[in-house]
Amino acid sequence: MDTIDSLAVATDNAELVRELLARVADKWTLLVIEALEHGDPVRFSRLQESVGGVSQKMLTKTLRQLERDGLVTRRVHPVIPPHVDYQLTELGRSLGEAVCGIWIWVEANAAAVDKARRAFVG
Amino acid sequence: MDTIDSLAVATDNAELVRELLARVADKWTLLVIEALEHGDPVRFSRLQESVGGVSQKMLTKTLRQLERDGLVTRRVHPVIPPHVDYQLTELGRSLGEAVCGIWIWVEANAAAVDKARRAFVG
DNA sequence: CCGAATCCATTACGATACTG
DNA sequence: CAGTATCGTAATGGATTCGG
Repeated sequence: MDTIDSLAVATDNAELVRELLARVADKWTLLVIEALEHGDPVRFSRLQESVGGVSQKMLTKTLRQLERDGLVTRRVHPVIPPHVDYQLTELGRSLGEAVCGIWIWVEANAAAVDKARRAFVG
Repeated sequence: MDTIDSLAVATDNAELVRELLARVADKWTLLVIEALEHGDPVRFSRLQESVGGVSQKMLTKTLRQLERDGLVTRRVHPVIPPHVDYQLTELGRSLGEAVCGIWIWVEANAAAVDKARRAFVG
């Protein structure tokens, strides 16, 4: 049965990669990671400002997903008013570095893509 | 008016970066770019197999968007049966390289993330 | 045959209001 | 302050149909 088990694991891995890519390759996820990339903990409200244009619902969902994936830690300080902050884990920081390439590319090529977009005749 | 114009351009650039990121940071977009990364033209149907699990509708939409952004070229061969293929442009190939980091990270860390995910108690 | 356009059910999203 | 709940709208996928 070892052979069958191995195949099963391989199949699951392909699925895992696909699913993880779908979660990571997300607009809000990338923006949140960018906002946390310096490594220091950031509060929810500060994060919402920093990301810009994200609804509470989506920010909460994105952060919960990142927390669940072990990419972000969530700390709740039981004070009034409430204080919750988020910080990249080591795994999260490594993702931040991997994501850097896309970020740089987008910033470098946004103008060129926009130009192509305007010139495009469909 | 130069100052105001410059500010307007700067504002638009920030918007352009955000919008482009939203289009690029998309599950299907990344998978399509991955499938085209070797540089050779690929047919629609082959692309659909290669990506796996994408509907015709979403694949068409993704390809049109990539074409519009100048990242992919679309060639129609007027033969029967029809033959349409897609190929990365130079800009598209540069994006492919930038995206490579995420792809490598996901493949390298999918198992670790899944482990964290299973161990997570929310 | 291949790829695009259309209809329909499901889901995701954004804005608002409300709670601890 | 940091969420949760709700609701209307938009995006998505599947099945089907159309066009060349």
